Amino acid sequence: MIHDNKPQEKISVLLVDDHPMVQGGLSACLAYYDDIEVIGVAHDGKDALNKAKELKPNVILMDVSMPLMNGIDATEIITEQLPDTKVLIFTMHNSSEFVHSAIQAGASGYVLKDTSSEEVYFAIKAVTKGNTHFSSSIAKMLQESPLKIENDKLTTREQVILSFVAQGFSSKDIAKKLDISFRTVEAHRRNIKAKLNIESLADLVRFAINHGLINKEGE
Amino acid sequence: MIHDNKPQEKISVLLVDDHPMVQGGLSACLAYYDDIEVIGVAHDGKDALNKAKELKPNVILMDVSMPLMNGIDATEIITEQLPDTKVLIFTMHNSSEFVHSAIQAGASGYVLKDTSSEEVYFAIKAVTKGNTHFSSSIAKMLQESPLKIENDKLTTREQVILSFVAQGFSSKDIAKKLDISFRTVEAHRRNIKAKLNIESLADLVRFAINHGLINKEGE
DNA sequence: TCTTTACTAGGTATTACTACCTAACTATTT
DNA sequence: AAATAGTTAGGTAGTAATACCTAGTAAAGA
Repeated sequence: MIHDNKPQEKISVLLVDDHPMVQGGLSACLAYYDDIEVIGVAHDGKDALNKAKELKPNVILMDVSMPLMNGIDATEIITEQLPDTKVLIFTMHNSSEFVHSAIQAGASGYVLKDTSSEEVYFAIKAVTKGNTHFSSSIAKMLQESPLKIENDKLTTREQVILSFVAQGFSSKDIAKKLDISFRTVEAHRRNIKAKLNIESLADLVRFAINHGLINKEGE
Repeated sequence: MIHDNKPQEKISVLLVDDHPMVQGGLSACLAYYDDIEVIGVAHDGKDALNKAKELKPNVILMDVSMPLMNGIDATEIITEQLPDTKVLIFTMHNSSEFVHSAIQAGASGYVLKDTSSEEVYFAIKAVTKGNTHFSSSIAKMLQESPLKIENDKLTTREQVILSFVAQGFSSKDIAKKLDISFRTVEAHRRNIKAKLNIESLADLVRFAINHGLINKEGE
């Protein structure tokens, strides 16, 4: 076992978040650590892409919900074009679909916004070394349902139906919109509920909101 | 016009937020300003009450959704017991009901979490002088519907019913829970929909989420 | 080729919700 | 004392959603 004790270079970090408050707070928190340097900030996915190519940071702290391009899509492009740059998702969304999408996109870790700055620091250190880091609740989620979610995922058609349902349209309305029989719509509703193990319409609406099919205002 | 140019005492601030990240970021941002000093932090409403009495800060930056006691209730008690302490609500919720509740509870201002640290600074300065400060979108909301919301507000009973409805319970279930006839529950549902001008159950669920009656996970 | 999956659609019956209506009791306000 | 608002509850009828069932077609994969 050889220890590498030479004075380490600072870990360069790019912050990507559209909320100035979060950005400011985060860079202030990270300024406390000598071995980390925030070398840039970006306000959306497109911006992140440009800054990442220009600055080639070691780690990108990436928010998910942003204007122009979301963090997952940006992560996918960045991890493909810049394999040496690690992406650490930093968000308040803790739904399993987001987590799975992030992993699929090549993220090295997933940290929730309500964790301590110490954990963010350790997560940055971990992914820099090529390891992964997931917040405890996320790790637990991955343990509990590593493949179940994948298998039970909704088809594209079902997602369309569900988004209409969650927007308040009746089966008849949806049938007209999609030009199919309302019996078909009802069949899809049954399948969706069975797949998600959900019984009430209210739970469907919350599922749709929590998984990004609609936003809180109703798409 | 007399200018008061003596070296001002620092404005003492108490931060109340259950997210360590927000707390850390905020105190780091405010540390930049010489005339502001964060003299304490609290993690929930109860904690805020104790710290406020002990530290008697000039300004309290108060989050709304917290464990044990929410920010609105804490604000009501604090503004009553400590009239010299100004409360500035600091939250991501921008629903008109929250804003009205906050004003009712005696808050001097309402700042959204996605604003810049400069605005938070100016808001703190403003409320210290006895003025008020509302984020631009909040101010616009207050202009547009100063009284409409008050008139259309749901009664406590209706809010209880709505929260159950949004959690996915049927009228029968709710009737059993509250030990009333399910016809009464249905009557309440009719009144709620009429008041809110809402037709679908899905819209009711989203309203409940957006107005804090339930959270996205379903209370 | 056979199987599976997704999407489609219908039959029948039950349950849940909604739209109208009326109306009693209580507490508060004018 | 009268009016108002909130909570309670029922009648009747219609619409929407759900729970069972079967079943065809098209596309992808073994």
